[in-house]
Amino acid sequence: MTHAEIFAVVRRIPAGRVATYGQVAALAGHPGHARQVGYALSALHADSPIPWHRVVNAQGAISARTTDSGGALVQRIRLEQEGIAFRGGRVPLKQYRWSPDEHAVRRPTRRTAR
DNA sequence: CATTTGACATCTT
DNA sequence: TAAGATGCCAAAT
Repeated sequence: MTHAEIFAVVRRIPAGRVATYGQVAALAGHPGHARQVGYALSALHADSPIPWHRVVNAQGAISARTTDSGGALVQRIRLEQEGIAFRGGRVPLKQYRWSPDEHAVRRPTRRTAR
């Protein structure tokens, strides 16, 4: 697995939707290797052509990087600009989580979460 | 060539 | 529900 493979998957994430690290790893063909996804993204530049801002952790939150370049804030801003509403500093994955089969259904779970 | 570091996820306490 | 520990791979030094 290489960073390139991960980037390829991240590119497939449509605007207004988000994917988790684990999900991206799985789609890249490496389930269970969510960390590598984050590490790969860390190598990206803020203005990279990759929509890295659409990748969040399993909790729907933006992972804090060691070297806080304010990127975390930028990420949140970009997501909000794409129509994603944050809830308690988190993205309601039930509602925005992207799936390669998104044409199927977007989990119409009537659960109001917690 | 070996060691260290780095955007996470999942299980257990 | 929250916090701590463990597994994993690639790139940089």
